[in-house]
Amino acid sequence: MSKRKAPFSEDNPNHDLCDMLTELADYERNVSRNIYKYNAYRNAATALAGHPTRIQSGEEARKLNGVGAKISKKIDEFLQTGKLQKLEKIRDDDTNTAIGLLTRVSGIGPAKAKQLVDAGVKTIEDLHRHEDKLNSHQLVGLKYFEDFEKKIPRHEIEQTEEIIKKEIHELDPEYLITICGSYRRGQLESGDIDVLLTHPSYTSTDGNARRSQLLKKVVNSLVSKKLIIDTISLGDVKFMGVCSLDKLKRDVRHGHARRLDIRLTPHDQYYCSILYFTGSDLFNKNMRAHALQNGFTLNEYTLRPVGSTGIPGEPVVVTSEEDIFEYIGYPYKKPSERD
DNA sequence: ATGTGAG
DNA sequence: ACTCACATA
Repeated sequence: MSKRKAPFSEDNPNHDLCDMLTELADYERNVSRNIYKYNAYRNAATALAGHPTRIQSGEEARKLNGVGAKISKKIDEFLQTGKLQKLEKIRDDDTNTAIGLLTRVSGIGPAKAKQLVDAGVKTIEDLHRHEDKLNSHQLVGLKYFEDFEKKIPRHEIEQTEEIIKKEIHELDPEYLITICGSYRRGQLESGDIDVLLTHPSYTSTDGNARRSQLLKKVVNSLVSKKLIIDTISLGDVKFMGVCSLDKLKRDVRHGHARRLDIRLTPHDQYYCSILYFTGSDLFNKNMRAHALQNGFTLNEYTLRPVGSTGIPGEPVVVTSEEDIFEYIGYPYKKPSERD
């Protein structure tokens, strides 16, 4: 879900301007490889997205921070003509569109896409003819190119969850398992399946992820049950791969391949992780900002008090998501209220 | 070690 | 923003 993103809500009055700037940003990142221009366009788009009323001119936009002379000029052109010459040109150039396409394959980023296009590889069919130029992650991305762009219906994730929990608990009933992401927020469809895993024997102070093999055991069992059908990467604490219900459900014969992530987190950090991976991104950002104002720093792993010195202290003990809200004096929000 | 990519 | 996994050097 991270590559194709629509970061700005449809209901904002400057939606079209945000789209224009985001398209320019993507071009600077993927084609020009200029991360500074990329950031400049993104910052400007974010500023516009946060502006409550319709921008009437480049001059007005210039007052926002993140919008300087050059972007202000582009806004004027867009407002007056309904388009932007620079963007029209970019859209016409087939090198640019090819890079844009190849970048949609999981595992192919801007650098690889550029290299491929320079070698004359510009379409998905070209990729199939030149699989020798791809690493194992990229081959998986190519194999499931269409499927990975499809949303996953909530019902399918529910079925997957049931199978995952059953299999893992057969292995060891002490594993704790939570599917996070937009699924946990109650959305009717999601981009991938994000599983959080822990075990009482594995904490940040004792237990060792490498030695315990807690993650690998789980992955092995799901592979042998044919739920996991491909692996992108597998380390001590994070698995990235592909799952499908095809071989498991009689009523599913031509199901889609789905992106599945499983991460193993220490038992004492489980709830901070759940909070973090449930999102949304914006909610996390706001919650962290609130934590800071109340003298805490919150990350994926821990909640720590930060004294007048600015140096974070020892992590506080967290045994539920509610604990975290309580500590920082933030009214509890159910996952479904975190959009 | 460093770069790439994903999330 | 930051971390993990991987493929190179």
